[in-house]
Amino acid sequence: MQSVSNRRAGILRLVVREYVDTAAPVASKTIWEKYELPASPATIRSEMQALEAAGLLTHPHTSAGRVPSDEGYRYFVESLMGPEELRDDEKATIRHQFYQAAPELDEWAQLGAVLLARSLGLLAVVALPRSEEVRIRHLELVSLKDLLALLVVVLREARVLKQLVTLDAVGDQAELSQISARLNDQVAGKTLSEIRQRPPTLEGSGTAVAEALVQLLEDHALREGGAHVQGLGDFLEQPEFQDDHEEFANLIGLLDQPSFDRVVPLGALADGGVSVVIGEENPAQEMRRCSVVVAPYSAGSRHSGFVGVVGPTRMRYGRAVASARYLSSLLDELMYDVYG
Amino acid sequence: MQSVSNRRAGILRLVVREYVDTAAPVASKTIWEKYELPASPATIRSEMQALEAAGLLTHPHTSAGRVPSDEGYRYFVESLMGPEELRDDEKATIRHQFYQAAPELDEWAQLGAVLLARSLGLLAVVALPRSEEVRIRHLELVSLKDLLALLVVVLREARVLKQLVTLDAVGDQAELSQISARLNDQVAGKTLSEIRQRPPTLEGSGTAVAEALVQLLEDHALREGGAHVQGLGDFLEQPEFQDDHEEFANLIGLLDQPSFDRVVPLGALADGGVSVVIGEENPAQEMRRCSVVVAPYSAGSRHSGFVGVVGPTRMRYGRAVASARYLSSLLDELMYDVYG
DNA sequence: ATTAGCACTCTCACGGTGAGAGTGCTAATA
DNA sequence: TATTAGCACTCTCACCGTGAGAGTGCTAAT
Repeated sequence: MQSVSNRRAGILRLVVREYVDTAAPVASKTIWEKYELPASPATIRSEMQALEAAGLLTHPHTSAGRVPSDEGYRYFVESLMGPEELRDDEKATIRHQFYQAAPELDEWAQLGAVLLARSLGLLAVVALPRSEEVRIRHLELVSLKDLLALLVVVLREARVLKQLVTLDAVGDQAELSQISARLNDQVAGKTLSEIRQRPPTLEGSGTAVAEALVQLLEDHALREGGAHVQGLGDFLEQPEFQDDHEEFANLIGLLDQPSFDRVVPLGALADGGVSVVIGEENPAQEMRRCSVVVAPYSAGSRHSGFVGVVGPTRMRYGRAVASARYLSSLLDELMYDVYG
Repeated sequence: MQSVSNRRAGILRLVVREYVDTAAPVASKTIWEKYELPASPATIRSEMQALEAAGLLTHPHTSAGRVPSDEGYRYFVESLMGPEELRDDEKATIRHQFYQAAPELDEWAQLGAVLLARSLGLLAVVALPRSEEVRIRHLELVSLKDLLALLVVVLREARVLKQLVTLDAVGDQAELSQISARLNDQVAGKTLSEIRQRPPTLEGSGTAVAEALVQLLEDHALREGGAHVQGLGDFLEQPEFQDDHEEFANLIGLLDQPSFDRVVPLGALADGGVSVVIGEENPAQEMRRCSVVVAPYSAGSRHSGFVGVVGPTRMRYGRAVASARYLSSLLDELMYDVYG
C-alpha cells in the first residue's frame, strides 16, 4: 500500500466514521459541513479520488458518495482508529454483573454473550474453551435403577461430566461407592494421556465402569466446548440485510451448524490479542459482507475459548474491539481467580 | 361456524393444499385444472364466495385468487386434514438416530430439534422439562483449591447439578468426603419440599455446604429447563418473510430472550396431545403471521418439556403435527426406558 | 496546491400505460 | 334450482419515460 498523507488518512477516517453512523454513502460536502475541515469540498473530492485509486474507498455509482472498501476498513482498523477502551463505568457495570452471576464457566459465557450483543447491537458469540488437558479430580458412581448407574466425573476447572453405565450385575449404592473409591485411587489427578498409557484395571463390575470412564474422557476431548449466541434480533435489523434475502438466509443458516468454524474463522485466533476479519477476508462465502471481531480467552491452552462479534463490515470497530478485549480479559481473570 | 357442505369443504381443503405448496393465491381455474373436479370454475368460484362469507378464505385484492384465513386453517386442521402419520421408514430412521446418540436428555433434545427442523424445513424448538419434584439421589463434595470446593448433586433422571462452595476452613478431600457422607445420610432420597421442612444440620464446615445445597436446589427448581432451537436458516427462506423486515426482525428477536413463552404459548400445552396455534391466535404480536405446532412430552409432570415447530401460517400442518407427535412420544419412551 | 463553477451522470420517486390474471355478475341451460 | 359460459370489471405488476436531486469530475482561475 502506498503511503497516505496525513490529511488523506484523516479524510478516510471521517468517511469511515460517517458511513458507520449513517449507513449512507458519504459526500465530500457532508464531511466539509460536518467536520469543518480547512479544505473545500473540491479538495476533499480530489483526496477521495486518491483514496479510491489506492483501493480504500469505492463508489456505488458515479454520482453517489464514497463508501469504504474492505481494504479501507482494514487500514482504518490497523492505523487510524487508535486504541479505544471502554469507559470505567461501563467496565464496572459489566464486572458487577459477572460478580452477581453464578461462578460457572457456562453462566459466564452466556452472560458475556448477552452483554456484548446488547452493548453493540450486533451478533455475539462466546465459545467455551475445549479442555485441552483433561485431568480427573474426582469421580463417583451413583446407582440409578436396576443395572443402570451414573458415572460422574469432576475435572479441573469444575467441569462435570456424566455418563450412563450399564453394570454387569446389580449392586447397591455401597458396592458402587467401593468401586468408585478404588477407581478414584487409580485415576484421580491423572490426565487423559496418562490414563491412556496405564488404563485402570478393576475386576468384576468395575471393568465396565473403567471402560466407560476412558470412553467418556476420549469423547469429551474431541467435543467442542459449546457456544452461546445472542443478539440475532438486532443483527437482523442492520440495514445491510434489508435486501439480498437469499444471501442473508445462508448467513443465518451457518448458525444452525454445530460448529462455528465458518462464522468465526479459527485462523484468526492465532495470535494472542484481538483480531478483526473484514468482509472478503472471511473464508466463508456467506460472510463476505460481514466482519468479525474475535478475542481468545483462556489463551494459555491450545483450545482456547473465544469472544466473537459479528456485524456488517460497516461496524463500530473501535467499540467492538474494546468490548471484546475487555470481556476476554475479564473471563481470563475470573477463570484464574476461581479455577486457578 | 355455519355448516359447510361436503363439496365446499373439499374445495377449502384443495385451496389450503395448493396454497401451502405454491405460496401464491389460488384461482378457481387452477383448482379445476389440477384436481379435475366435477364442477366448472364458475361453480368453484361461487363456493369460494360462500367460504369467504363464512370467513374461511380471503382475498388479497379483487382480482387475485383465494388465500386461507386463520379461521380457514383452523377448520382445515380441525376437520379436514385427518390423522397424518409418519411413514414407517421415517420413524425407523429417526428412532435409529436416537439409539445412536448418548442417552442424555440434553442430547436427545438437541437431536430432536435437528431432525424436526431438517424434515420440515421450519424452525424447531425442543424445550427440556423443568424437574417438578427435585429429589436427591446422591451428592458429593470435591475439593478444588484452597477453600474452594465443588458440590455435585445427582438428581433423579440422571440430572447433575453443581455449585461452588467456599468453605470456612481448609480441608482435604478425605474430610470433604466425610461431610458428603453425613450430608448424604440426611438428604439422599429426599425431595426439595421435604428438605425445606427439615433442613440438613451439620456442624463445622458442613454448615456452609448444607446451606449451599438448599440454595442450589431452590435455584434449580426455579430455572427453566433450557431449550434447543434449530432451523433458523430454512425458516428465513420462507417466502412470507421476504418483505416486512421490521416485523421479521422482531420475531427473531424473541429468540434472544431466555424464555420461549412468547414463541410457544404455554397455554397451548394444557391438554395432553398435539396443539396447533394459528396466526392471530398467538398471544405475541410478533407471531401473528406464524403458526406453532407443539406437543408436550414427559407429560405426567406439570412442568413438561415440549417439542415445537414454528412456521408461517402457510405450513404443512399434517406433517408438522405428525412429526411433533412422533418425536414427543419417542422422547417419552426414551425417558421412560432410561430413567423410569 | 487549492478552489469555484459547471456540466455530466446516475438514482430514485412519480405517474401513466398496457397486459394479464381472476373475479363477480348475468343470462342461458339442464 | 343448480350449474355454467361469457363477459365486463378490477386490480396488480412490470415497464417506461421523465424530472428533480445529489454528487461527482473536470477545467480554469487564483
